[in-house]
Amino acid sequence: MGKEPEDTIASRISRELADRIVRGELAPGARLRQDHIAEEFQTSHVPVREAFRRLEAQGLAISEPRRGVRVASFDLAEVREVAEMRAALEVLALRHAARHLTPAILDAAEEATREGDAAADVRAWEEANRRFHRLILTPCGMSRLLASIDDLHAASARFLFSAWQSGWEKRTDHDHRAILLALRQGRTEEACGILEKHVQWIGRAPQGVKSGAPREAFAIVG
Amino acid sequence: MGKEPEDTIASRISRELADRIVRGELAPGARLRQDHIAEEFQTSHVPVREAFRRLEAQGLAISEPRRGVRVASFDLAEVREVAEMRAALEVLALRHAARHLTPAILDAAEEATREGDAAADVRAWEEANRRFHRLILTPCGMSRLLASIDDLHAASARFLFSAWQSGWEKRTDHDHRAILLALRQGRTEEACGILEKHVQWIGRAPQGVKSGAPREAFAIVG
DNA sequence: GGAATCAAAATTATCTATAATTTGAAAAGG
DNA sequence: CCTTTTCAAATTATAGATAATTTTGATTCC
Repeated sequence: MGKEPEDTIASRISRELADRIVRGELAPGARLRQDHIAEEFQTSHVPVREAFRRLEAQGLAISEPRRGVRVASFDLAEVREVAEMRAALEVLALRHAARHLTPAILDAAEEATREGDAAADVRAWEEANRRFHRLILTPCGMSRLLASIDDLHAASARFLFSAWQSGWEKRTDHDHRAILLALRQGRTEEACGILEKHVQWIGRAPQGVKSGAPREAFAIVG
Repeated sequence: MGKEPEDTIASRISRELADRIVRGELAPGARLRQDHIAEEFQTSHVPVREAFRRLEAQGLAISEPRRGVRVASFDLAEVREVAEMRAALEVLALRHAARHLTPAILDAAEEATREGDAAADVRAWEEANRRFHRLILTPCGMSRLLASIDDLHAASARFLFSAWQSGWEKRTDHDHRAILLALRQGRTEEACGILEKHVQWIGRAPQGVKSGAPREAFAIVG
């Protein structure tokens, strides 16, 4: 204990910046200035530039050749795009994971659902939701597929936070329970069907907050 | 004319290395040494490291924290994984692209198919095949989805080249023609169904070449 | 003869410095 | 008063240099 080895500085910066972008601390369009970030992380800008390439590949940042890097912006069309990609890929993953799902895994997923229902804020709900999806999909054992899904989850979470950053209402996740029930009874295709619709359910934010521009306020909720 | 602006050195290096990996010039597991590559491209190693991050995100290279970067290796399981991901995502793209397909686009796609049938070697065939898929999918207008599909195509091409690097037999692509026919008649779902199976068709390489290890020799052919 | 050890060489990861480009604002001109 | 031009400050992109880690290869020991 004491000091975490933290494999490489670039990866640490990339993770931290990704978190900030997803949480909305860094607004869409905001410039990411390498020298400032380098100073904050007590490094030079070389690792920072490497982190930028990672964020670019994740779709969280956009780099214009000699003009710097900005936080990627998004619109309703992209929210839908991400939702549909998730639907397609998560269904694929679940189809392969189904045969490897154990009662223990399904119990853990049920527990994650309970935690989501009891979540006090968006942040906690998102964490529980992501854990649910990870739990039932990871057993597919397809690393490339899982990595893609993770990136899409990050994008989803970004949209989610941007819509619900102020208000948040508790609710019970019936879809998750229906999916688990179907999986427990070995009805894989039915579970896939529910998952496919569940991920594409797009919610409308309660109301436009006092943020000046009446930005589109939609978000994936699955 | 004269000198290409070539946006950034890092992107040029990344493209060139990706090409070499896909073509099989750089074997799986081969080490990518930043100083050597920097010297070859007449630059320092900073842009080289940025290019590495890009290749890593594409799944073409693997970086181990203080041990350098290697060309990613792959096995039959990953070939299948990539094929299934392509099937899922290309079908999604085609579903959205269908309404925007014009006769002109379909004619161009038919021309690409003809060129593929007439191709003298794997390389030419792969180029024509990729053009076909791009032509009918691009009109979906979903940039994130198209970028993912492009990366998967690169992986597919890598497997393809690795299997057919020596022998290559001409053949007629009936699937492409059936897809175009269905699209021309407005039967989108049927076109999607054919595309889904087409992309997942996995061929067996003619014979293991004299390459020492009897590596698995399979490849996607679609 | 083969495994373990240790030092030299190669290589990675990072930092500091330099060149080139862009941005933004002030000044000049219509 | 608005547009265009000019110039300085800020920022990006790359180069060169340094520290630290891993490989490699020869040598010794069993």
